[in-house]
Amino acid sequence: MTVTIYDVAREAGVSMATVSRVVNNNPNVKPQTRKKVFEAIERLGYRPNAVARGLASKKTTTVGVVIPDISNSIFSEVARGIEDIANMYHYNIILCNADKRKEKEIRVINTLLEKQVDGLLFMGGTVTEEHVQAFRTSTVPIVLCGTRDDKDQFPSVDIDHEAAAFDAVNLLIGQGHSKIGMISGTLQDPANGYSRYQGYKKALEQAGLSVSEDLVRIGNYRYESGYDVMKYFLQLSDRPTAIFAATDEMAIGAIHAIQDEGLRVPEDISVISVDNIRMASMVRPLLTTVAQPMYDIGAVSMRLLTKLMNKENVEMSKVLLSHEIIQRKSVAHV
Amino acid sequence: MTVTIYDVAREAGVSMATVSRVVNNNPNVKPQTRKKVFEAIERLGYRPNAVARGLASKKTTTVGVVIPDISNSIFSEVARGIEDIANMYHYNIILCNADKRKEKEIRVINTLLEKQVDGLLFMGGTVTEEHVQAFRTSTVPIVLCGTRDDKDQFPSVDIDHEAAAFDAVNLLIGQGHSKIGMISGTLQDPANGYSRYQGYKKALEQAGLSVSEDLVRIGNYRYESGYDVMKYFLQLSDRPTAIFAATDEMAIGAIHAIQDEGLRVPEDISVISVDNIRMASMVRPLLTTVAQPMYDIGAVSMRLLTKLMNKENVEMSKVLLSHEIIQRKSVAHV
DNA sequence: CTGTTAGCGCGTTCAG
DNA sequence: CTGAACGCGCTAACAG
Repeated sequence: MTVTIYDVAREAGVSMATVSRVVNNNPNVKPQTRKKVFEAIERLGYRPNAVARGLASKKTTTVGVVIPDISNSIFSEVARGIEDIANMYHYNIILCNADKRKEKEIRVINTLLEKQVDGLLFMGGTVTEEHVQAFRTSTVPIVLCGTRDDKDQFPSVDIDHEAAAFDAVNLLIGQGHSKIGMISGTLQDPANGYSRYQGYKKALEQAGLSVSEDLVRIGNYRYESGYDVMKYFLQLSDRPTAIFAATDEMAIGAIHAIQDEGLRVPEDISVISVDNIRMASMVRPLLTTVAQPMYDIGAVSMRLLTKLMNKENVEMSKVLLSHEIIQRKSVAHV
Repeated sequence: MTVTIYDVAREAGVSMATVSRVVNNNPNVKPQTRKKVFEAIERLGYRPNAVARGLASKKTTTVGVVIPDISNSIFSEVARGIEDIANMYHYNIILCNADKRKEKEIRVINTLLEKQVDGLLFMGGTVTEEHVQAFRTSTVPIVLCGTRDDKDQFPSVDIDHEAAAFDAVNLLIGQGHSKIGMISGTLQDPANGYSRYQGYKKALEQAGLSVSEDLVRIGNYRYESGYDVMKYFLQLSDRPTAIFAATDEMAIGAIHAIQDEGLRVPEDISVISVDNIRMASMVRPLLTTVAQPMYDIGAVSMRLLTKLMNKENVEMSKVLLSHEIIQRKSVAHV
């Protein structure tokens, strides 16, 4: 049924070692022999068995990528960066979605490891103690991509979320706003949640503004929660004149809540956030936001992983990429 | 370095066959022995090697999914359906992005096949002769998911794109519109392009309306092209009162083009499309659209694939799922 | 430049 | 209920 390297060898009148050589582009084969082998391969429709190859060589030339939520466009942009670099170094990548559920993340990490990937990229998500446990059992390198572990034990590529949030809020302050509400992610999440909240607080404090508990509400990163939280802010007697949302999606939800109330952005209320997903330039008004270099996060982490897999020693295994304010149309002077 | 089934056997004082049995849940093991083995596994931190297992058993319990464009939210919704069913049947799925490029699709199909997946799901994308060639070389079942090949040679799960488009345009006609522009995908694409265009034409013809070449323009499915095409329509002296876009993204682009021009949707111009992506309910006005059951497309095609992999004989290997008009706020009476 | 020979880690008969 | 032995398809020395 399935044609093996052995069949090809017989068909071409050479040994299987020779076939293996031509399949693997080993230069030590006479052009003529090479040609014979290729013809036999063609004739038989031979397709190398990557599983057998993986077992014999103890390398699969594939890296596993765990993606916390495939429907989140941030991750697809990061994935794009990962892919491009992976292809460049001739690695296949296999994406595994974890559906935002921790147990599934752990499970996926383990299957990937069982499948003998040569390296692992862990995207997004919070890194808990259980994750660390799973990572520890790995014999192949792992890099965190768009996240970090709190003890910084693992190689990682990310932005400085606190600084990004700080810059966003600071821009609001620069525009004269002093009553700034925040739509935060869960404070349990060190990156998108806690750090961005810290940045918010720090900006206010540095400007001598008070931070009021009433003005920060927790969302779940999604549009709907941004919408709902904004509705809450709007019915406050002393409502904010500007909103900092932890993610673009929540910011867009907030904008629509404001508009649905008959108010205008940015004339009545300014909105800013961080991420710069594609949708940020697909709304009215165009969303002002702090861009994280998603493609680069993916690309740099994949590059780092190739070095690690290659056992090169890397000087910087924890890299922070820089962010950038994208001024569009959702922020105005108070 | 790596601990094998053999190490576990020695540690537990049994043979490797026994270890294999407990790992694979074979009932023919005395509970006591089973316990010993589990303890040894625990102690040694043994992790089964899926590659070796795959070679020995000739099954990998994984199915490959080629996803044409990871940044397109339609596909992520379909993937979700695939995953749920795959998990239910204890298959792992590995996603491979093809970046909307045909050669990459072919390449990815081949790597997946080399990796000895037990089945293949081909999502979206046009099925060309080259695809058919690649599929033919496969010894494992393949199902097309959200697309079909023109000769209907392969099992597939999709909606009736022509009927969906027909219904959308018909709704416009029912609202009194007679000058209906279409923002189409490329007519080369049998599903989202050609079929949806045919549905548009058929609806007009059935209503006794003339179809004018000036009123159909080709976009590339994305927001920007919807925006640009709409700009073109707007400067027409005799501009349309309603727009049918082949995808939600283009429809949203069109809406913004209209609004940027100082006009209103739906009061001045109505807009409808087909897909019902998440973003359709994240714009103002909310987008009226024909929903394709994306989750179900994924789920049903995965279910079909499991049957095929299991060599059950299936009666219906080409299934068409039904669509549904979602009336929201972007269509009004003329 | 080419062939021979061992495994890679595991599932699976077949005996016992 | 358990163990011995073979082989899955291929790579990697080692000879020649």
